[in-house]
Amino acid sequence: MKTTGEILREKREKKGLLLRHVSAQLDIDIAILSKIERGERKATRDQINKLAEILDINKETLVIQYLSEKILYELKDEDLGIQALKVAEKTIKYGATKNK
Amino acid sequence: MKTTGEILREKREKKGLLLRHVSAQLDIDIAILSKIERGERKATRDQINKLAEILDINKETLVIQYLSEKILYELKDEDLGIQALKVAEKTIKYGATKNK
DNA sequence: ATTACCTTGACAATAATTGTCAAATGTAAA
DNA sequence: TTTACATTTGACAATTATTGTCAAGGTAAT
Repeated sequence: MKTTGEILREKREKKGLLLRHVSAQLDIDIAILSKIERGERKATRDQINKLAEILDINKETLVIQYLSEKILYELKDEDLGIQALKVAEKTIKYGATKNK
Repeated sequence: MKTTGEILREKREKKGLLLRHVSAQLDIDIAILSKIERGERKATRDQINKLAEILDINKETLVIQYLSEKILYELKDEDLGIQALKVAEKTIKYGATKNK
């Protein structure tokens, strides 16, 4: 599966846009976008929304990939990651509404 | 399934320990432990380790619950949470080693 | 060599998390 | 009821993590 960064870079290039074009729209420095595309930094949730629009990427696909990377980042040093994911999945399926 | 906070409080009370006994061992203020037990704050990863020891709780169980809550917290406002979890799961099962 | 684009790394700004403290609340015994 | 103790609450301070800027350095085409 393609990483968020790969998706972004591919689409940007396919559209013939330069880092400066896109980063201007995001209102951030070129450097950050470069890092995001190469996976050296994570985008913010907001930037993901904007990028989907700017680059005309299917939002669901992009968000799912982005979120899954965020999760994996949380678990990167954990042995029990898979088990935790499964528990989380069950909880989200059932319980859904449990906050006071 | 019991929350991390519930596990901690139940075990502490079963052992007849007071907040101040346990928080002293964690080297934090009573207030934080109180909040952790009631789910108002998250414990740090370190505190979870120490708490498992202090309260004699099965570490795996506690850590899995703790991590799954952390994940769910990340996804709390997301519609695509479940999908993201599934992608994350697949990635962790396969890819495992993909960092440069 | 000059220009255009991208990358890299040191560091600053900002935001989120974790903590302290003191006052409020609850609770039970005297 | 008042005292004593445990816990809760909320305002705020300290710390840590994230996000950003900037300037210097690469690369390739001209």
